[in-house]
Amino acid sequence: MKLCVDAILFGFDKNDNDLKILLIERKYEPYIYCWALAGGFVKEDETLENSVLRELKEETGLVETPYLEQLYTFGDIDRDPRGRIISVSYYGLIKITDLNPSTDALDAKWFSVKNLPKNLAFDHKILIEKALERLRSKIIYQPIGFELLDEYFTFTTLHNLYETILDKSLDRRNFRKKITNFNILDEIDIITDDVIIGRPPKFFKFNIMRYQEKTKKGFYFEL
Amino acid sequence: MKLCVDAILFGFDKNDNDLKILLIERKYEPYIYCWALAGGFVKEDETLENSVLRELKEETGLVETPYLEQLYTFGDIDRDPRGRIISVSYYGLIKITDLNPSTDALDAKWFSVKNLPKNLAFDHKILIEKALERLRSKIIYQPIGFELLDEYFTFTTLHNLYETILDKSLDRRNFRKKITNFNILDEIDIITDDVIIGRPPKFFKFNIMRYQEKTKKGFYFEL
DNA sequence: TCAAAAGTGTTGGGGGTACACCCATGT
DNA sequence: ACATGGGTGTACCCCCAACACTTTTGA
Repeated sequence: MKLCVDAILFGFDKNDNDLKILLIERKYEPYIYCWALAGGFVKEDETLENSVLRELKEETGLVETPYLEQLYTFGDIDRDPRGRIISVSYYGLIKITDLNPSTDALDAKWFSVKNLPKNLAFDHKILIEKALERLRSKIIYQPIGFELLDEYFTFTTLHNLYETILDKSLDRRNFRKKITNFNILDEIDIITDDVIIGRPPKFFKFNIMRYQEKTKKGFYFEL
Repeated sequence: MKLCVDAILFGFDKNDNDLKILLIERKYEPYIYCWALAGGFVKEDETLENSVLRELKEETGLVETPYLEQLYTFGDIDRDPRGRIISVSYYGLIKITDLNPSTDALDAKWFSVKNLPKNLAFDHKILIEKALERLRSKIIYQPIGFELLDEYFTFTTLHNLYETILDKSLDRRNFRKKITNFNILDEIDIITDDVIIGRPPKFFKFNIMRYQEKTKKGFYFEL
């Protein structure tokens, strides 16, 4: 019996409003040339979380430490043809610009969750679905969406992020009102490289400290 | 590296409005004579869930299959003095009358969550806290509370259950109104052995079929 | 008739939803 | 001046919270 970890890493492309996950093309059997999640066997002297972080960095070239949360442990008997392998899965959120696999010349690639490859290795399709489900339910009551955005972002980007992940439209004014009332964003004056068409947007930054303070006092984020 | 499963089994005593969990007194080192969760090593040819069920039945004499849900996987390096042991934890809900350890002459015992023994084995205190947290958040948006009650129950019992688990008082009339409006309970005419003081209560039964039908049509249980 | 628990309705306020027009900028 | 996206306010309705008295039974 062996223990491995697998990571479902999410990124959000604000340009085409696309939620993506990172997959790696396998170079060995089993499932050679299929696409798999980053992951691998847990070492004797590392925690599960450290194991995921190590694998992510080794296999994807990631430098930053992503937001990471344990998802579920998959233990079906036949999930891996090599024998009994239990997988502790984690999902992670990063700013998609933190990782550009094509430049790093690794066999990793971002895939839109709406257009995943057919040849997914192992039971990774199931892990991905479970991660998506968790992400969808969690962004409603915890402000983890910001983990997917640049430090500075516009309301439109945030709005698009939520609409994309929840896969439904949200009234722009009410969304803005609700988030504004939470009082966890700071307006920031910056100049941006982005091409602006129309009225220039204001930029905001998530104030984690303030959020935590409010949370201590009984504040609940809830979309 | 070894893999084990641990079960946090909940029961609700409607007579003294007490949420309890089942613990087993250890007969061997390590943590001899300390109280531990039911659990043990996973066999090569059984799923994680089957492993939990087997251990529960072996160690507690439980016959019925409880509501069971994976909780979290604990993998800290030093959590077990015998070496690297990863634990996949599950929490379960049963009707407390389904299991009477004192009669079965096992070393298992129900403990009030408000009065747990000081000498808990391993990191089981943490597992219990995590299970409690999960239970508290889950009964709000899924009708799992019924798993802890007899098939037929009164509104007062249900109300007490929620107040006990959430550890706060809920307006009796509003609670009743809300649950009644969900239309997932059927009123049942039964005679009860319970000692009745005051006006006799009506009894109800959770209609799982109806709940599932409604859920399919977009109904959300939410307390 | 008293004690004990079960059962029931109304009102007010806050928050959510629905909805349309003006603003700032670049071309 | 026009195209493009950004920014804003109001009205209504529903749901939730707060709240107290009546009913049924056994002793």
